[in-house]
Amino acid sequence: MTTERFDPATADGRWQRIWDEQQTFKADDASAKPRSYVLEMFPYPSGRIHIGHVRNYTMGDVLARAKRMQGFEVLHPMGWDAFGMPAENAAMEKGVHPGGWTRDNIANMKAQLKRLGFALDWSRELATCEPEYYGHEQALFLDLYEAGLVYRKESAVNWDPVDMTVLANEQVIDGRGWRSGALVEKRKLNQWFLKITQFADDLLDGLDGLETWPEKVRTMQANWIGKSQGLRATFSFVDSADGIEVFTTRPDTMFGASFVAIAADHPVAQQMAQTVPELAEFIAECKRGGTTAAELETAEKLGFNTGLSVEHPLKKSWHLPVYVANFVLMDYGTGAVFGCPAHDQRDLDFARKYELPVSRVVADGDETGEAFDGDEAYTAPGRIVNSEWLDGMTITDAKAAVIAKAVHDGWGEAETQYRLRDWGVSRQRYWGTPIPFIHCEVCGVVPVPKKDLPVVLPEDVTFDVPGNPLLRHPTWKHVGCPKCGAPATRETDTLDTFVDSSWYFLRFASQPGDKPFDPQVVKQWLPVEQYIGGIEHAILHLLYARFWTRALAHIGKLDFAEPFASLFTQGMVTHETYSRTDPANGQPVYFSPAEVDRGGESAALIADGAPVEIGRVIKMSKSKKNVVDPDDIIAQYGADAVRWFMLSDSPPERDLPWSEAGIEGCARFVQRLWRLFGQYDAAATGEDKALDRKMHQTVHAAAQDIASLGFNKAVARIYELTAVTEKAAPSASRSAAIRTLLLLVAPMMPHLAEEAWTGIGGEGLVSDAAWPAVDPALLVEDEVTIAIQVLGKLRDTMTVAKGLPKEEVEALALASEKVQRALDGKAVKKVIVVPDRLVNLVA
RNA sequence: GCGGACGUGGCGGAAUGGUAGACGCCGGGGACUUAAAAUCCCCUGAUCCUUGAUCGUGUGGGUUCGAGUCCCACCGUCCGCACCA
Repeated sequence: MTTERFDPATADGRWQRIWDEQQTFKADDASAKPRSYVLEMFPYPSGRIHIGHVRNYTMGDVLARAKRMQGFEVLHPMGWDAFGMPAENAAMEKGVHPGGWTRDNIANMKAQLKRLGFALDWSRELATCEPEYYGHEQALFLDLYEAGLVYRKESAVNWDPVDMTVLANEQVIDGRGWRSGALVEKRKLNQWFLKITQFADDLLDGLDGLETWPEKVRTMQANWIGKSQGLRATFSFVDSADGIEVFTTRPDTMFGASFVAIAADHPVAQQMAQTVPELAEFIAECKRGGTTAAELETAEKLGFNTGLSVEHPLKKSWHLPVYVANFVLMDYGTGAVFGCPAHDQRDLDFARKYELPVSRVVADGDETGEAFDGDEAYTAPGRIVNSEWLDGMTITDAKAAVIAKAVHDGWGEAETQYRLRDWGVSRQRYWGTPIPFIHCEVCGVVPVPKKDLPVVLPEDVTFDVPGNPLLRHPTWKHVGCPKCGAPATRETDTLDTFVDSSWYFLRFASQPGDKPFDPQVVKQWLPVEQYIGGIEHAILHLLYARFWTRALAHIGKLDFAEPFASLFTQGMVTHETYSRTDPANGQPVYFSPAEVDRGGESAALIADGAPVEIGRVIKMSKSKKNVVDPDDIIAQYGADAVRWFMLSDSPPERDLPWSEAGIEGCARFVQRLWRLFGQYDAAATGEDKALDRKMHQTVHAAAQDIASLGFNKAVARIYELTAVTEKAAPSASRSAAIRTLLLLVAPMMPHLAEEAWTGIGGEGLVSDAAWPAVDPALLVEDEVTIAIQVLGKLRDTMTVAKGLPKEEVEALALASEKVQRALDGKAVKKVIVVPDRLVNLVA
């Protein structure tokens, strides 16, 4: 080896070109090797890769490269989630076309990704905004329509007045649009829906099998599906055949009922409001109430007594008043509840305000009286009391008994409710997949015949006024009806972009021209062995993708239900902030890392040399200026140092604080390895048993660490082996250790590894080399250090042969001077020996 | 309110119930150099009466020969959901 320093500026690009030319990372559908599909969530082409992408893709890349070396045929693709509103916003703000803007961004970001040397199969690259992709999506949408999983209905939708579009429930956060932050309005529109609720139970049950998914994500999805089992019961109006249906999960508490409450939107309330102005006013007031978490927390329970009465189903002579209440939701259950104040906090608040009866029907043993004091509802387990024939039962038994009674007497039945709603996918937006339907005055809504797909999004549109440009395009929407030929119009809504990302992992695995995917080929790759992405997709994307996979299985296009066998959600990249307080207004003024000279314990502004305040380590954001640009750091330190930093120190699921000192340490280590690799001597002879052991132990442990994504631990082990190897005297063992170290770091620092691989005379590319083999015999030491404790406190250690018999260990321990001093003449009563680990003398 | 995760040096963090603090960063000292950079070596939890000892993993209890790890109670931080009946 000749060069003194490894030069990323020249080496990185050289190896990236070679990998490209040789198509090193192209996945072979016909391979006989075992398969591994490693996937990171594809990015939205916003224009620039950010450091979070770098971390995400580096993790996947290390896994993919290691898997390749370990003999797997690896599919590791990349593409673009390319439809969406930022493109339209850019069009409106800058007068560019969304398509041009998006495609330029893709080109830029692809170049950025290439500079990081990711082992991606670019031959499978796809962008969801191209007809070659979304045309197949339209076909799948029509398939689901034929299977009855797509329907259209008029419904109140969440309307975002700023983005001028409909939002799914999942996209409304605290009553505001997830992207615009605008207060969401309710509007009635004809909308397309996907029947995700048909799979609610299956999606919930499937979570149990996803053992390698983060517990948190599984819990969030389960909560989102929100299954609850209970009773749907009719409370009949006094002197009328009609009644109010309520849903409850606590039928056991029915004898504690003291009122029935209905939602402001409930038909009974709506009807009555037409003749009772006071009620109409009350309903209007309910709708004015805020919906943010804070507002709900403090909102007072308000009710309007309708004067109506209903019969208690378990005791017809018992009449309950009917209120319209602001805390009852129309879109959950039946929009009506019975109030049991003693055992539900909301009902109790309500009852105290309107002075309704509160009687205890569940007791924990001590208090069994009917009277109920205080303002805290009792919701814990207990026995039923004051409930006639239910008295003495457990809650569970009483629930079953009441449901049985309801079924027998015909006033109710067991019911399961879900929080999950069907997925509204219509968007009044231009930059999305056209929904392949045609509206004919004669034939109604007619699907576009598959032979006419794709329905291509026209590119000659303008954005000078808000709203959907497809609506005002002069020709696009005018077509003949596929059924009768009469003049008709196209559907101008486009699909929610979450549809695009609900099946892209299938298209990566198989991309024939004439259909969305070939099930046989897909089957060879799927499910994805390891999926990696941000926790922000815990509900939306991951639930929708699970649903689409099930829906496609339901119509016979797939034979598996779960797309992602294993999921990993990585932490964010964070950075400390630099600021000064503006004396004019007391507000902080932030400075970017590039403007600051960071010393060991302080930081100063480069411009004036005066100190700046070092703030907390927080998520990178433009407003706090604590961002670093991937291109800048790659240019400064090289791709390998950046990749190494992404893997070091922090466990991958936690946040990673970016620091100048840290990346410099990584860059130093790259050079340190380079020097060590330069010392490789193929002709060296002699054995170094201790180094051999360390090497095999490191290979073994590092492989496990990488497989479990414990990159920080693998990195620590590599540092250790490096240090030991550096200190070792020249020998065949040392040369082997150097070669092994090179292979171990190859997935993490691929450019350095390729360059050094050539230097040590390696054959071909190190990317194609085999992972070093482990000799199990060398994983165990022949000498061990044993801890000697007296009464559980460490007093001495000794190095003995592995497997030394108990008695000898004990004798050696007693011979220790330090041990004798600690014993201080006391007799040893008991000796605990853990073989090869420790001995504890109990005096 | 419900659910989840987490509390270990100055910092990021290691540690199948068995030697707490691996590894990295920061910091200190030294070597090399005319000098700097680079590199290499040593030290680096706290305290003290410093051949050594005592204390130490959020707090208080418990189980155990032995607890960062297990159990109970509390405190704190972060995240998700939320008038879901």
